[in-house]
Amino acid sequence: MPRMTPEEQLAYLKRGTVDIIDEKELLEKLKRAEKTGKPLKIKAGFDPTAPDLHLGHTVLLRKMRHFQDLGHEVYFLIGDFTAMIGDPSGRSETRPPLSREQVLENAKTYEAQVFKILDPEKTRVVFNSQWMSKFTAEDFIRLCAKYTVARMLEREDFKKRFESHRPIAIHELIYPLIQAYDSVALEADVELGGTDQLFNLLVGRDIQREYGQEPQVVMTVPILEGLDGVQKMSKSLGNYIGITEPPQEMFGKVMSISDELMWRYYELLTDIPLEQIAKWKEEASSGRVNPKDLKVKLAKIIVAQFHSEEAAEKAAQEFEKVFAKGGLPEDIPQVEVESGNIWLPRFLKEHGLAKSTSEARRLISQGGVHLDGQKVQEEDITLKNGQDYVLRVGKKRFLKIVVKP
RNA sequence: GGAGAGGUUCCCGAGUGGCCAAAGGGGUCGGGCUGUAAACCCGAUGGCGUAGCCUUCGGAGGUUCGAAUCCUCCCCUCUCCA
Repeated sequence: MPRMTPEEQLAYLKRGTVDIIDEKELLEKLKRAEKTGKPLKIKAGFDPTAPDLHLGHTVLLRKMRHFQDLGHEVYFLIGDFTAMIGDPSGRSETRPPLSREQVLENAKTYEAQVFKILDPEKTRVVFNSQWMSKFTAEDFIRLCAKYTVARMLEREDFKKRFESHRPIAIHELIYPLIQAYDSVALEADVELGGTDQLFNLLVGRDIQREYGQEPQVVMTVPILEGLDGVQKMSKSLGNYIGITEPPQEMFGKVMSISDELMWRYYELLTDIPLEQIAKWKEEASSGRVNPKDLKVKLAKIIVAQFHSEEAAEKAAQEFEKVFAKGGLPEDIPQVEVESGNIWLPRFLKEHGLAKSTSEARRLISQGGVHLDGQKVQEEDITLKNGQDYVLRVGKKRFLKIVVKP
């Protein structure tokens, strides 16, 4: 990466962010780092309970990477201590405390995934239990004394819950304080997070000031919409693309997003210049370019990021074959069975093509089941000796049946 | 500590003795239209070899021919008062 002036660095970092508080402060910090040669400390926290990362997480990871590209130092903070509380953003769910072993194991899983994006050389993995477990009750009360309930209730989700008479456990109010103290412990220059973290990140500034430190700059990135295009991408909503998913899966999922969402993914998940994206958008809406082709391009870029160019190319071809031309995918799961009569509903259930026989029966009666391309109307079918069949359920579930001779 | 409101299926939410496997919406799934896009339209959505049976309305008992609905105890949440 060519050397950039602090101003250029700021512009580079600004892409795909929502808030920068405060931009001037960030510029000052960048200038200082330039002058002293001392890299900035960039902090971002992660929950040790959910080590399965998806594209939503990579928006943040990519931003961290951008800082690394500029020579700064990233602290990948695993909130093993805070996990005892569970971030109250969103729902209040009590989480079982994790054992030391589980935490370490999850951390390993993180590292394996995260370094597909981050530069391991410039990443420090830290656990907040390192300092928090030494925190005494006295320290804790001092920390609590530095903030007020009223200010805590300014946070959107607390406020909403408070006003709509839903429960807020006291320990949930503590969470932002601990997170803020992490910034003190690390002497963070910048903290990154999703927009849902804005409040927590800002508390960090206040608390750092209280402890006599220069307040961190807060940067937020958007919460990526999931495949449905409406709700945030999350594992529990099932609208996600996991970064360890096989190429074919990833490709298909990208292809299933709406055109509108495609632009957003381009902006947040690729380094394609914004001007180029705008140009494509214009070309697509004027009909000069088929949006599908641009979506294929996007899907390839994303697959290549986590696998390889070849894998991406192959996934594209496979996709074209199966869905555009109605062909068969390459790797169909296969079962061997005896010849004779089978009752299809149970068969579908046993091979994971339907959740229950009831569901299987529904699928059949609704015309969602095909045997060798023929719609299946009967629940009882006969499999002949030494013959192969291909069973298709819905659009994407396939099973090859090999009948034993 | 006192008084009151509430807990329903994946989610929200109706239902206050039988017509309830439980309205409506969301989600999801299947089909149609397409570019496996969105939007839209149609249908399905507890389980079970399924015109029948079994299990479900916070938990455990009870009343009744019959309970999501009535009674008792328990658990959980919220509101007001202290």
